[in-house]
Amino acid sequence: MAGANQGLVKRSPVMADVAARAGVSHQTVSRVLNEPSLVRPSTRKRVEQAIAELGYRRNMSARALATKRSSLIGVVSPAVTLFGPSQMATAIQAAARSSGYATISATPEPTSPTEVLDFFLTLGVEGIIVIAPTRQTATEARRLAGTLPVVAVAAGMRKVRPLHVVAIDNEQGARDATRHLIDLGHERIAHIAGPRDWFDARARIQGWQAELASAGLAVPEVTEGGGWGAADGYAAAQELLALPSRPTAVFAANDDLALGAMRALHHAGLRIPEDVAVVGYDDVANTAFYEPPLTTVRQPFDDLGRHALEALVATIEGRRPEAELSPPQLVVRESSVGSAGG
Amino acid sequence: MAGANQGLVKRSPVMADVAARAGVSHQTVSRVLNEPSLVRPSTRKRVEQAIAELGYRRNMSARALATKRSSLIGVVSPAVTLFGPSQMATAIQAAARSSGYATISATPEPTSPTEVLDFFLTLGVEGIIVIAPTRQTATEARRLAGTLPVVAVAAGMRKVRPLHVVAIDNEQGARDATRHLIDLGHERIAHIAGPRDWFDARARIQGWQAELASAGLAVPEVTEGGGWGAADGYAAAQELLALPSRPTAVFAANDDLALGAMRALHHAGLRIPEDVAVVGYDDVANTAFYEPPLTTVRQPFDDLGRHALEALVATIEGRRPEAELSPPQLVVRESSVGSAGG
DNA sequence: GACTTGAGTACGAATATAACC
DNA sequence: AGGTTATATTCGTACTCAAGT
Repeated sequence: MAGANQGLVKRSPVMADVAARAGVSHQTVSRVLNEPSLVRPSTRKRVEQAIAELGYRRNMSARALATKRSSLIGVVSPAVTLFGPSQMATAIQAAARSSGYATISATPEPTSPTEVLDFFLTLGVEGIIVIAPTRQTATEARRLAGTLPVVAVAAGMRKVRPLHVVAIDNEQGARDATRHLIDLGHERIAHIAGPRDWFDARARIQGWQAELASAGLAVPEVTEGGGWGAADGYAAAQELLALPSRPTAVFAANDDLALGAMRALHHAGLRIPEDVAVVGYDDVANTAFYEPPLTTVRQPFDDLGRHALEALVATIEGRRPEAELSPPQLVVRESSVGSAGG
Repeated sequence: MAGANQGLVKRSPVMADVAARAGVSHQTVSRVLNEPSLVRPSTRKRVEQAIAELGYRRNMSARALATKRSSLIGVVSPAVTLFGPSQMATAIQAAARSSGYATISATPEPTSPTEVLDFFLTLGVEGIIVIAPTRQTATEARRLAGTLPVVAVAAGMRKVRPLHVVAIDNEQGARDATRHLIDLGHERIAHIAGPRDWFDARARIQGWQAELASAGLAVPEVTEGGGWGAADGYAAAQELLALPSRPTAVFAANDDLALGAMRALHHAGLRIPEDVAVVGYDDVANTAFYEPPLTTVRQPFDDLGRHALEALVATIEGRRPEAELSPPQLVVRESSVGSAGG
């Protein structure tokens, strides 16, 4: 009786239906789907045709139940509609799909990290990617790592087993940006930092400091507005302007901060880059159309997302993932060099 | 033997384990989880305690298999990292979770819409939300609607059963923006439009035209750059500047276009808003820090996302969803009224 | 004996039906 | 009876093992 069409409602076809139509057992159908090489070509053809004719599709729930593999991956990322995290989420998703996984995203913020984990575990995810910008999030990621495969995306975090960490080299990006300003002849280069509890913010501070030091320049205090937004950059720039010896260049920890800073500079009647050069970080959309176009550091978020997924899949499949660190890339525009290109 | 801990590997506990520990049958455990009112309080307590002690968690795959309900919802959205779609996706996700659903997002772009549908159907999603900015996408959404519950987010699309459509009233937003400029005394108000195949672009054109007409003003030709980016806005603005009688105000179909247009105006040595007033659309992050801060129209994407999800859940549960149309809101800044406020 | 195919059962939760106090 | 609990079966796929060529 199994598989027989016994009602009026047309249910979606199951293996047994395909088997009946092809004149084989459901087991053979299963084999055609999973190990086609074990089935005689002529039989396989018949089964494949039956599948096509019926529009048969595997039932993932049943499959997951039998294999204990859900093909689901959880992605935890901060709720902030920030450029980096959202770019990454997209990249991870695309990479996952082409690897046969579906991603479920969730933010810990309306509720709690524990609640998110619970949500994921109930769904039966095979692994989790945690976009962990702060130490707190990273610590939670580490806690999970004992339970199931976890990959953290966290710049500047120590890579301690069993947690695998993927990151962009923020320190290098910051050094590149700072070097660029030094090469232009600047000697008083300020830094507008992001929130200190973010790895990215700290790494960029360190890169800036390191490059200044290696050039024999004085390392001023870090300025910060408290957040990553343009309003914070505006406030930070105002502080800088009140300083006894005003900097001739500002390296902002992201493009939004830079945007706010540029506005503050304009308000103060200063020209960019003639009076103060500005460099941002991220290369978000439209930075080329800021006033003036913003020199910034592009981050390979797509790469990073792919790497994160690859590392997670490797962990799930029991392989040992390789450490990955993608290089950022300086994009020079007018906010640092002027329209004449120098 | 069922439920007995017979191996060395500690598997996650199943219902039978909970039942054994609580001294009841698995059926009672199931009832405690699904219809607690049918279980005597004392028994329920024991079961709940056993659940807590074992850290038991329901297996969604098994549950989905038995109930034919996956608790999964598919979200199709264009790959573009555009403000609207990504905001919506986030809102939908949050709303879904609080309704007990998980969302799986996918973009049709690397592959095909059919492929995405296949992906979703194989996963067993209970319904799909299609963010359909163009007629083509909307048509595909309509095709699906016969197969399973579908809600489309599409501005300006006819609401024909069985497809339920949710949207923001773009025409009203455009009218508000245009009205604002008319009230400021402008008589030559140009419009920089988005790609014509987008519903949103068309609705904004219509709103602009309608408001001009109702004010007895001439309706000029629409200008467009071909896309939604700042570069397109820049190009479109250059066209406007070459016109015999230059407009005194520009209403751009989104903030990026406005940003590009403002840059073109600056390049031409024009002041904003004294020479040309500019209004955008979307109120993306940081528009308050543009040069000058941009007057724009805020869209309630969160609301829209929630509405879309609510409509889909209603459809899934067999209820009849209500039509929803959220109002946009004009945000006045200096790009139209100047720093003095008028 | 290599190659194919089939029968039977496990996976974990839900539920209809029957049994219990 | 009336409120609770137990037994048996179902969902659709995968996989072990055995049987057929």
